[in-house]
Amino acid sequence: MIDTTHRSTGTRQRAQQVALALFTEQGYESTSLRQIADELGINKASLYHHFASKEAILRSLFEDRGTEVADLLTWLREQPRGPRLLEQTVLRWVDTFTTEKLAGIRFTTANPLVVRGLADASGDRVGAPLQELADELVALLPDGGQEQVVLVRMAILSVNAAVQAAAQADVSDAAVVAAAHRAARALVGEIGGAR
Amino acid sequence: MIDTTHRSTGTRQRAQQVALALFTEQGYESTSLRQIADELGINKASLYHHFASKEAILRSLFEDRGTEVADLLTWLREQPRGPRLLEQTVLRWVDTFTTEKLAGIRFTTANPLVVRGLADASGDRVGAPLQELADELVALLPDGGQEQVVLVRMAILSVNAAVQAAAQADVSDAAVVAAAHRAARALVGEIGGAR
DNA sequence: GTCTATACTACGATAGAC
DNA sequence: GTCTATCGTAGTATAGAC
Repeated sequence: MIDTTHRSTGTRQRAQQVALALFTEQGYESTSLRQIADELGINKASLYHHFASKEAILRSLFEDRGTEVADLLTWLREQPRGPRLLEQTVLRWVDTFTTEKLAGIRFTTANPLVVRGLADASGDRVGAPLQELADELVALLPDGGQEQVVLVRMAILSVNAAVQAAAQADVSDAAVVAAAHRAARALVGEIGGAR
Repeated sequence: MIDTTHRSTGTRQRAQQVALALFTEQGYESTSLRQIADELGINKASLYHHFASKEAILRSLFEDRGTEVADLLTWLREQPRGPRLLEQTVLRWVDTFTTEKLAGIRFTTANPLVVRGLADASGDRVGAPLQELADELVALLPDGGQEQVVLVRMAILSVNAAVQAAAQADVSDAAVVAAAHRAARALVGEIGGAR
């Protein structure tokens, strides 16, 4: 449980919020600790009381993630195979993303290389679980043509694509989420459909 | 015409190739001039004979782009309005991308913020033409709901999404292009289809 | 928990010889 | 056109007082 009684106690979390926002707007490499500290109203050196390094700030942003992917994987493996299982799983995944959870996606689409190269405290790539889900879904395909593989992965990444597509447009988060859902359905349909 | 008689004459172009590759793999900010120079087998300072700055290298990569977007815009504006015009235009755009032209897309998806903030020698954002195309296509929509706007933009960015989806998978460029085409068709269909 | 002060490094960039 | 040498800056990070 988080103690918010004393203002100073929340510095770590405020730093995470500020860092996430700046990393998303400007990029991880283009954001300096000085900038984060300034926005927090503290000294640059003080950040090191809360985080061991800049990368530690970054990694901390991935620490408290939910177990959605793992849960979905477990669910998927328990399901009987069937022609609708691919679509069901993809939509379950896409519908995980409510408007509040778009911040993480925005960070990822803004810093793809950073995320790709990032490992958590256990040394596991942070993108590994989603990769695993993708592989499992590809295995459901009747024929494993390369086009199909790409389409499956595109379907999974519909939310990312929607966020990116909306980046330059003035649309609500709700519209982004709704568009992502429809896109995922259309893409899954294309996989199953004629070619 | 490019003189390739003397080895040294090609240094500028070799530098562009090396820079494009490194920027794509590691990101623009994470790539130093020293690294580019090393890969070229020349001194860091020598790069400044060919380019005025690191950003000049970056901008040079966008200099010799074709006029595909502008041409497509011209074509679009000459067409009679019709229910198939949106689909036709999107597919014309997506089919612009052959396997050789994926390198630019890979760079863009790896460095979205860099591209977004980049202006050419005339001060125009390099992404402006595509933005214009998107706006024009959105104007074709019978109802301009925000979801539809996102879906149109997703359709245009199908190649980008396909490249990103394939980034971690072992698929051929041909499969990426083919998947992008099918995705674009599916997304356009979703726009026109029932909701 | 925050500060000042500082170390160390790497970067982009320039000057000038060859 | 490439080199050596160097400049100035900004970055991450650390030491130690308060």
